[in-house]
Amino acid sequence: MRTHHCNQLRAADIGQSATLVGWVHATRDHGGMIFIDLRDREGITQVVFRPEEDAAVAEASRALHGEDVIRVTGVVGPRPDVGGRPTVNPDLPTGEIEVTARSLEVLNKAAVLPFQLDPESTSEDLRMKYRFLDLRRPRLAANLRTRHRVTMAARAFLDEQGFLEIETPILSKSTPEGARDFLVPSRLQPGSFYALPQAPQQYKQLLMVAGAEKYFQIARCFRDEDLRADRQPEFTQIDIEASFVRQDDIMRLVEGLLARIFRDTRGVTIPAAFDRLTWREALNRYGSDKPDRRFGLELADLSDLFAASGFKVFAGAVERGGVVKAINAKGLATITTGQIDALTQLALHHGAKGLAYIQARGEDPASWRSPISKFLSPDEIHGLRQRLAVEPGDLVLFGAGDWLQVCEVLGRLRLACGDHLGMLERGDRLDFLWVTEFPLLAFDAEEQRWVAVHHPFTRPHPDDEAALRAGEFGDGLRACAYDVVLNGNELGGGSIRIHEGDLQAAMFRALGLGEDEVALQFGHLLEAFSFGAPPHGGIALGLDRLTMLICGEQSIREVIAFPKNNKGLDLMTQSPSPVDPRQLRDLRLELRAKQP
RNA sequence: GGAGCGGUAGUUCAGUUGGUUAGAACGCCGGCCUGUCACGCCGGAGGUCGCGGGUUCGAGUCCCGUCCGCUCCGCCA
Repeated sequence: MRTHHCNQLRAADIGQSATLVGWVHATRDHGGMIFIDLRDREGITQVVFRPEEDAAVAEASRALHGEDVIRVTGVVGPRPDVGGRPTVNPDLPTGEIEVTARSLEVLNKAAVLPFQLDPESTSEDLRMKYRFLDLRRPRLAANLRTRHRVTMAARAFLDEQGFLEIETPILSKSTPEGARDFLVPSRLQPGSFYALPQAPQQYKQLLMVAGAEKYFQIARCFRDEDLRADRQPEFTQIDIEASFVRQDDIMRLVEGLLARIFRDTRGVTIPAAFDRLTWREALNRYGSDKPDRRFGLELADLSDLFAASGFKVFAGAVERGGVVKAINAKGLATITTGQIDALTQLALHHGAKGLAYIQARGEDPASWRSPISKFLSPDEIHGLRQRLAVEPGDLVLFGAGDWLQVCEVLGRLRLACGDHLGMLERGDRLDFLWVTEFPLLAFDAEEQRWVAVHHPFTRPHPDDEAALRAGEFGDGLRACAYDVVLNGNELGGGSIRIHEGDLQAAMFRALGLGEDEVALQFGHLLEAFSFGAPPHGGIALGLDRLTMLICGEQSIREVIAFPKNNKGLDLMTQSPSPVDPRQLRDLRLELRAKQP
């Protein structure tokens, strides 16, 4: 039996007998003595094989190769001084000792691995195909452990706060709003389908009606949409819902939850209360509903300055009710023409008609490199200097037009400039904030109808409730919805919900859902609300993204044991895959040839 | 659905204006080595340059198509 793990033995254990098990991490054959780094989940211990100790065992150790699984029994000894020089390895927690082997048992030989387990990145597809080997890398093993700690911290904290962990169905109901559903055909009800839940939204609200009062779940969610570095078709949320709460209560709860998680994983103390920005202010100042405030480069509104400008693009934008805004990317005047082109492409890509800029090379505007400065009056240049604190070496980028679009374009440019200035790599800086008062509705140009910005159960802002009931809706309506943001990443979002049937019905009307459709899709929810639904609200935090940020990773794949690639494939198990025709027959399904 | 980057030895990569037999490191195989810890030293094997077509006297290199991976946009209530 194993007596110790490979990160356990210390100088105090010298003289003891020890049996270790694990994988051969490295072999160093010196002709006489042989060193083996033995690795298990916890760490590495050096095992020494000496011919003078046991010639047969030493000889057997010569046949060991990387990743063989072995059991070794021996005596814990000190790392000796050899020729007056110490052989202690200060880089290894077990570096003061070594185990001199008296017996060796090979539990399983390992074939030569398809790639080496060194820190250098291996091609993604090989890593995914052999994920079980990839996970042997210390970094990934540490990530899984951190994820475990995040989950345990969340469970402990929420339990202490009186929340009950309650599971909700995975075989769930398809809903028309939101992301594309994964569908599961029903064998017992041919022609009908379950949907995998995009979130346990309705169930957790029904749990509130049921009187659970405080619910949470480490909930697997599914969305059949295209993947990204921070998006997988299945992902995990820390899902929370509580009754008789206001927005403040949820925010304080989440601040406490995140404090516990960061304490238990990174050992850091985060602010007890996060700053709060309204959605409008976040857009106005940072051009994003998830601003990264680790750097400045804030958006300035220059609409008044350019309302009567000789530069007609600016004056025209203001005249049409739009805005002129700008950011000052301090010190980026030396940017290359190619980089300006790239920023222009970025602006065009997000709907701008062009990118006006000034490379303020010197004090004198005559030295400025800009396609527009020649149109600007001395007053306008003076105003620019003052409002944006323009100094030699700065790069000013402009946006003009519709408010939201200008904000979003400049927000993208701001991030790109922050990246150029190396401001996005500050790993130790943690900037948490709340974004509140999201819009309730947004117009979907493709579907030509209003859609819920958050989801259709989101409560309107108290001041906007009457308008919704009256059917006077538009993009000016605000929601009791809030996002928690860390370093420009949305960690989670939630809302206070609608708990009255008539208000929920008004919401469905605003979304253009017919009475029949509402009855079919949401009848159970509306009926539930009629039997004494308490006021309630909640939030869902993205566990994968949160863990990714805590681990300092760039992709959530690095914190998920078995992720899918960016086409949604599991390269290890080759899923999804065709199924046996009998399975299809059971489901009364027929495959049709691909349409041309 | 769209855009960008990439695909060369088992792995990570280099490969010049198109030009002799496509290289390095690590890994693998063999040998040497009693204090290494990414041990070291000597030797060796290992390539359909993703795939298909084209241009050319000649293509890893240029062109077209295609497949795969990654990143981004759309999408993700």
